[in-house]
Amino acid sequence: MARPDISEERRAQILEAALEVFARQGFHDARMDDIAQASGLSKGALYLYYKSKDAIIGALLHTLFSVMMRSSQTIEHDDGSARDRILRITRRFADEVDLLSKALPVMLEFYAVAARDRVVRASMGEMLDSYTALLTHVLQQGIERGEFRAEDPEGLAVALIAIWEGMTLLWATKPDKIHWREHAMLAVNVFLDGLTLQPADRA
Amino acid sequence: MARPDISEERRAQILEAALEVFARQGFHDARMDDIAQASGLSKGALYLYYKSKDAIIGALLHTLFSVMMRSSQTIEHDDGSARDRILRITRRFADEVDLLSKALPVMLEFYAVAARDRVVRASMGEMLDSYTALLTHVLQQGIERGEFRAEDPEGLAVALIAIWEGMTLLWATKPDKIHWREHAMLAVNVFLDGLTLQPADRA
Amino acid sequence: MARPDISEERRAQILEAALEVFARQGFHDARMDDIAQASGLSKGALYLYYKSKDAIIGALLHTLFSVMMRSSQTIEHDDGSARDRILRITRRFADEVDLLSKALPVMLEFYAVAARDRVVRASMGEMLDSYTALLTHVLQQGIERGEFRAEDPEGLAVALIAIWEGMTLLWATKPDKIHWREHAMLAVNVFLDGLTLQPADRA
Amino acid sequence: MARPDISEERRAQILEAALEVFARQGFHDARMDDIAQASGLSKGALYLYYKSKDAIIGALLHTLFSVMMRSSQTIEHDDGSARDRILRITRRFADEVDLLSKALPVMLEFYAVAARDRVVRASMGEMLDSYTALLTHVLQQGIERGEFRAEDPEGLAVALIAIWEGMTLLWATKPDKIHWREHAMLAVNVFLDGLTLQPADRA
DNA sequence: AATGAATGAGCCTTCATTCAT
DNA sequence: AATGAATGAAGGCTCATTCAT
Repeated sequence: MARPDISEERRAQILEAALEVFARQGFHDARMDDIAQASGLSKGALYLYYKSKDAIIGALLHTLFSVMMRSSQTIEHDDGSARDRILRITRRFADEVDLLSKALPVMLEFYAVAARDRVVRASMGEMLDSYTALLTHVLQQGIERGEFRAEDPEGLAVALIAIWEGMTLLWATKPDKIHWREHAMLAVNVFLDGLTLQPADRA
Repeated sequence: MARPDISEERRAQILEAALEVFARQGFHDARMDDIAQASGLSKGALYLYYKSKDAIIGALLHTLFSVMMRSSQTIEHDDGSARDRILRITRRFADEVDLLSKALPVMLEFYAVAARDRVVRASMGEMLDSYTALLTHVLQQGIERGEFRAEDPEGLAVALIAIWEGMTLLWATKPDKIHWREHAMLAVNVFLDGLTLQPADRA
Repeated sequence: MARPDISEERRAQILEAALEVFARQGFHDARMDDIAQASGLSKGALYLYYKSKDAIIGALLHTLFSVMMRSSQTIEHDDGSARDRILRITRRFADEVDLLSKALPVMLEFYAVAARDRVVRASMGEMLDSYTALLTHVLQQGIERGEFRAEDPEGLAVALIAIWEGMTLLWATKPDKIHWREHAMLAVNVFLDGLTLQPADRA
Repeated sequence: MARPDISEERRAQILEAALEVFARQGFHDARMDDIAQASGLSKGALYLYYKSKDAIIGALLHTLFSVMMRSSQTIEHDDGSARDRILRITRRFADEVDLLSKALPVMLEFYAVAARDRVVRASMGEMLDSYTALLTHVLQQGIERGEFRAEDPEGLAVALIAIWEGMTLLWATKPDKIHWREHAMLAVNVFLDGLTLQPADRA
C-alpha cells in the first residue's frame, strides 16, 4: 500500500510539535508534556514512537539536515554561469531561511551542541561537507571556464558557506536590522566580484 | 593597602571555572558542583558571590562581551589603508579565536539562547552593533578615499562580520578541516578585492 | 458511576498523612518524604495534588477550621435553657478534643503562626468569630429570658472561648494532669454560676 | 567585683535580639545572621556565647519562664481578701501582657513545641505548676476563710490559668478586637462571683 | 574576644520515564 | 494503540556551623 504507515504520520506529528516547542523553549526547557500537548498526543504516546527525549532531538536533527541536503542536491544539476548558479543557490537559501525561520533557534542550538558532542558534530559535518562539495564543484567549473580566478575552490566554498551561516547568526540576533536576502546578496555579489576575472585580466 | 577586593578575585575565579565547565558540558548539564570543584571553592561559596546559576551565566555573557568589545575599540584608532586595517582586524580576530577557543562552545550557546531570550539578544546585539560601527567607519573612510567602490558601508560591515562569525561556526563544527586564520583571510581578501577600485575604474 | 474523583481521595489521603506527620514533627521538621511515606504515595505524587509544602499546610488549616466551624454551626439550633446549651456545647467540645487530640499540636502551631502571619491570622479569626457569634446568641437569649444577669454578651462569649482554648493549651502542656472534660466543666459551671440570677435577685 | 561579667551582658544582648527576631519570623525562619545583625554582634560571636541556635532558643525559654515565675512568686506574700488578691494578680498579668506583647508569638511557639517535645514540655510544666501552686494556695485560703464555696482548689486554679492563657491566645489572634485587661477582668470577676458565697449561703 | 568567609549536609522541587488500565 | 497517574533520581539552593585570621 502506498499510504505511509500511521506510525510515520505520528512520528512526523511529534517532530513538528517538538520543533515548535524546542524553538520556543530550547531543548532543555522544553518538557515532554509540552511536546505532548503541542502534538495533540498523550505523553505516553510519545514513548511509543520515540525511545526518549534525546531520541526526538536526534530525529529532529536528522530530519532538518535531510531537508537541507536534499534541497542542496537538487540544485547541483542546474545550468548557467557559475556566478548565476551561486547567486541562485543563495536565493534559494534565502527562501529556506524564510521558511525555516521557525527552526532557526533549533539549528543554532544544534551548532552549540555540535561544539561539544562528537555525534552531533558528525551529523552537522556531513551536511556541511555536502554543501562544500556542491559549491566546490561549481566554483571549480567557474575557474576552469575562466570565469573565476584560480584559488583553492574548497577554500572559496568554505567562504561562501561562512557568509550564509554567519548571516543567519546575525539575523537570529538582530532580526529587525538584518535582512537576510539583501545582506547576503550584497555580500555574495561583492565576494564573486572579487573572484571574477576582467576581460583585461584574461588577456 | 590597595589589594583588590578578594570578592573580585573570587568572582573571576568562579567565572573562569564556569567557562571551562560550560564549554565542556553546556549550560544545563553543568552542575553547580562541577563549577565548585573546577573553581576550587565549595558550592556554598559560589552563592556568596553569585545569586544563582543563571547569574553566573549572565555574568559570563557580560564578561565575554566586554572583552570582545574592548578589543574592538582599541583597534579603531589605527592607521593605514582601509584594506590594511580590515585585514589587521581579521588577524586580530584570528588571534582571539585561538585564545578564546575555550569559550567557543559557550559563545555558540549564547547565540542559541539569544534566538529565544530577549535579554540575551539585547546583550549580543550591543556587541554586534559595536563591531558594526567600527567596521562601518573604516569602510566609509575607504569609500571616501576612493579605495573602495561606493556601496552601503553598513551592509558591507555586516558582510564582514558574517564572514567572521560564520567561519567561527564552521570551525566549531569541523575544527580539523577549517583553519580559521587561513580560510578567513582568503574570504576577506577576495571580498575586499571585489570592493577595490582598479586604477582603470577611477579614470 | 458517581465515584468521587480519585483526586479528592488523594488529597484527603495526603492531608491525613500530613496531619499525622506535622503533629509529630512540626511543620518545619516534617519532610516531604515523611508525608509521602505516611500517605503511601511517592514524593512526586504529593506535587500532583498540592503545589508545595506550604500549600499542604494551607489546605490543612482550611480543613481543620472547616470541620470546627461546621461542628459549631450544627449546635446553634438546639433547645433548652441557655445554661444547658452552653454545657452541652462544652461537652461536645470535649468530645472533639478527644477526637482531634492528634491535631492538637498542629492547631497550636497554627496559633503560633497566626501571631506572625496575616493570612493565617485571618483564617483563625474567622473561626473564632463564628464561635463568638454562636455563643453571643445563646448568652443574649439567656440574658433576655432572665436566666443570666445583664453583661455584655460578646464579652462573656469571649470569656467562655478563652476557657476552652486556655484549657486546651494547658492540656497540651500537661496531658497527664489536666483532664479536659472535668476541668472545663468545673470552670464553665462556676462561670455560669457567677452569671446566674438567684430567684432572690429577680425579686 | 559586683559588675556582671561582660559575658553576661553579651548573653543578654543576644537573647534580646533573638526574642525580637523570633517574634517576627518564628524559630525556623529566623536566621543566625538575623540574630547577629539584630544584636550588633557578628555571627561568630553568637557561637562564643551559645553552643547552637537551639541553645539560644532554650535559653530564651528559660529566661522568659524565670521572669514569669519570679513575678508570680513576689505576689504570693500579698495581703487582702482572696478575691482581691486574684484580681490583683490578673491585673499584674495584664501589665505583663502589655510589656511582653513582643514575646507573645514566641510564647505561643513554645506552647506548640511543648506539645511535641518532652523537654520543652517539662519546662512549661514547671512554670504552670508554679502558677497553679500559687493560685491553689490563695483559693484554698479563700475557701477556708468562708469567702469561696468548697470546690477542688487546684481545679479552680487551673480554671483561672486557663482564662488567662486562653485570653492571651485570643488576643494574639484578634489583637484589635480583644482587649486583654477588660475581657480578662470581666471573665475573672464573673468566675469569682460564681465562687463567692452569699451571706445567705453561709447561714 | 571577635570576625565573616567558607563549608557541605540536607531538603524542596522538577521532570523524564514507566506501567496499570 | 493510547492514556495519564505515579515514580524517584537528581540538582539548585539554604543556612547552621566552623575556623583561619
